[in-house]
Amino acid sequence: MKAVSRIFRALADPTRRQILQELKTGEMAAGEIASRFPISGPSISRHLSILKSADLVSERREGNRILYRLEPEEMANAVGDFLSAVCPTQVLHRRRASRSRKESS
Amino acid sequence: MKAVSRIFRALADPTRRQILQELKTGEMAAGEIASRFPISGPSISRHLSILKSADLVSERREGNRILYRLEPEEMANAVGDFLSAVCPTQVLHRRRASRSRKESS
DNA sequence: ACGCTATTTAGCAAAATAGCTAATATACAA
DNA sequence: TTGTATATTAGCTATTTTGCTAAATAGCGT
Repeated sequence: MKAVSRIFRALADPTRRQILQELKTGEMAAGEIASRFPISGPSISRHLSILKSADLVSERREGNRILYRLEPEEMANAVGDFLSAVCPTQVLHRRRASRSRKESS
Repeated sequence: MKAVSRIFRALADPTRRQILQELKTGEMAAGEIASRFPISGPSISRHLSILKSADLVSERREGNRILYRLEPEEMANAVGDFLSAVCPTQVLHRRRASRSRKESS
């Protein structure tokens, strides 16, 4: 599956979008993320793995816990590319470290 | 269902994203859109209705045919809002005709 | 009215999604 | 080693999504 598709599918779920917003302020452990939602730990874990395989977050273990961190680059590139491809006049996409970027569909 | 959720779900499907790209150049009849995809007319019609209920496209009848048109405002607002909420440093969101805008999750 | 074109709606089957609980790993402390 | 805390993986169910074909709707010309 293509990167852009993985990203847009990952963003299709409201819980996952909210997780990204929570991570905006910095790293957070899986458990702490889970505690902020009315759904079970395993379900959140699944959401995190979907976000991770879309490269929207990264994880690192610290002792007992696994800390998740937002990775805004991929999202900004993929979504921004699509947005400026479809409606270039509405959005200014700030390109950065422009290494070979893929198609937007 | 909230507007943002409808929009992100609409964008989750690669065929629908491609339809939006096709419409970038201007209005197009349902049949002509369908002819550009390897899937059946009724399926495309369904995709169009999903895009329409997300306000990403509008339709108008002209005689026999129904012409679809891209409506970039809603998409730019919703997606742009979310993007600049989650990773403000990566994207510049050009706001326009800023009428009461909703939450981004 | 009839036929023709363009498009949508209905109804169905297969696949994907999201939730749950139970079971399994991993790290650390006693 | 045993226990405890933190997370993930497995297995299941219910719902949603996406595709199809067949049937219905809408406009237009004859």
